[in-house]
Amino acid sequence: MTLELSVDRSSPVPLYFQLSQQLEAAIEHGTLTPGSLLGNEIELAARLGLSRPTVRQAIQSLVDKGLLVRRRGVGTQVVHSQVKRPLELSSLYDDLEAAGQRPATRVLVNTFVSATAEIAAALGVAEGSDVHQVERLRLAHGEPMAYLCNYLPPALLDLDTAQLETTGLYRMMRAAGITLHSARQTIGARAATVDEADRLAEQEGAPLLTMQRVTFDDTGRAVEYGTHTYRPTRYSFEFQLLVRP
Amino acid sequence: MTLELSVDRSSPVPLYFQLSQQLEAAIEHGTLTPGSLLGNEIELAARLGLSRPTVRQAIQSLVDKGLLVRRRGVGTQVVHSQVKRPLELSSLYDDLEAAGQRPATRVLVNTFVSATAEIAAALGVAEGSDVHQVERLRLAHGEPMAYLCNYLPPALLDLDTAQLETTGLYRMMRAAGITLHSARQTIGARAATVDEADRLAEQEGAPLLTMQRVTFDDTGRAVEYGTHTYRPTRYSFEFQLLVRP
DNA sequence: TCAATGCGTATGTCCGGACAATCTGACTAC
DNA sequence: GTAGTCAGATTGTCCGGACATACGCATTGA
Repeated sequence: MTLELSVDRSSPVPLYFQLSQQLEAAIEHGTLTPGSLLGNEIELAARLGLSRPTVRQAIQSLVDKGLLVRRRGVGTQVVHSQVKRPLELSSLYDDLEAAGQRPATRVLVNTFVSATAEIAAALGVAEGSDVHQVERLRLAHGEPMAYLCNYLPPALLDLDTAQLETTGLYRMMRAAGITLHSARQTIGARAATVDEADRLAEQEGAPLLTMQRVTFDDTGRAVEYGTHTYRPTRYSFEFQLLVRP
Repeated sequence: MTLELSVDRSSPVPLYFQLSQQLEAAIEHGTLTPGSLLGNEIELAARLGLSRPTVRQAIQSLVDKGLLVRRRGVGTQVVHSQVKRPLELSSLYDDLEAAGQRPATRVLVNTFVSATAEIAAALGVAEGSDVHQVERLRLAHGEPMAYLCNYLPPALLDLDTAQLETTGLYRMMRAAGITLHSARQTIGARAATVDEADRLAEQEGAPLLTMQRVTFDDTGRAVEYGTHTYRPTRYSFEFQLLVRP
């Protein structure tokens, strides 16, 4: 099996990136079968007319993604499949859309409120200062799936209600030039209150899946604090995670 | 502010690792304050008597950890704190111990069973073949916190009951020379059945937090399949996650 | 006053080479 | 036959340099 690889030096795309993409595609496509050796780096570099550091950089990025495993003295192997993708900081909207679920959003509240101590602590603003509040109901197949309550620092973003109904919050932030960096999440469960049950078409006392999240941009600012409740019969958190070596 | 950095060339510890550890310690300790610039790589390399690639490798590892942010034309900045540590593939036992909770384990079942279709699919073994089954009750402060049901491929590990009561399953696997690589997890919630309620000292119908996990080693083998239920009043999943750039 | 331009600075990418550490497998000695 | 030893293969670490690219700021121009 030959595995055709080539790079375009006239392209503005970095060489290591071109290579890693081709390797990833070959793994995805099954051309590179799980467990098979990738061939040594030096020979691979020579074959492509690249230097070894460049090839290493390409391979390293796939190792970080969990697709490849390196063993000193042995070689680089394709991981025995099962790997889909590591946990990403994704929005529920994107997740649903990617799963072909046709998400819909109903904006219940889109206003400013005075920050409580809890909100102020999460967003790093002064208690009592004005913050955006957005309450949304997320539906899939016409059925309520989650109730999302979010708070944002003021003047960070234009929160157009119409736009909120057709896309996700994260997508709007990215479009506004905000570089998301990290988030702190807590996932738990509790019994539904009367109000929660009403909103999600559940019964009082029914188990709900809860998630709280504070998201930070790359300057360290908190850009969003959210309290979400999900119907566990309709949604669960599913993800892959890698062991940090 | 000077920030003393030095490397020991006689040490077997890689130079880039020595440097990244010192930088991480300085960030942790507050010597490097959030938002401050790290100083350019070339000058830093010259000051330490290292090459730029080595310095870059050290910095890159901290960028991957989410502690630093690089900006072309600007420099490398310390992220505005809040970052603790990304989601790790950790065992409940280690988590509790790290939190100073003094975990205790009661092994309820430690035997072999015939693999059901579900177990066989998760572990990648033949349906009906023998697999290890371990059922444990995890306690903290004498109160039941979680009920753990795990299945393992046979002949992978010696599952000593006494050892299971004093340590975690992951620690035993690592000690047995198994290199954990990745895991696929699902977190959800549901109402407790009579049996579950009984085991966890809850009431029937009480909300429970559930987690299913399949863990793989670096050869791609499934090494563990687990179905866990947690008392949401006693435990929730808390973690930090980074945006893949 | 405000926008466009240019320059310095810092990271991003890439090269070619060198030696060390580790694993596998074959060979050798007992 | 078994265990220890050695050689080859492959990745890990490190060096020194070169040019490209993007950002911020000061200068310049309308």
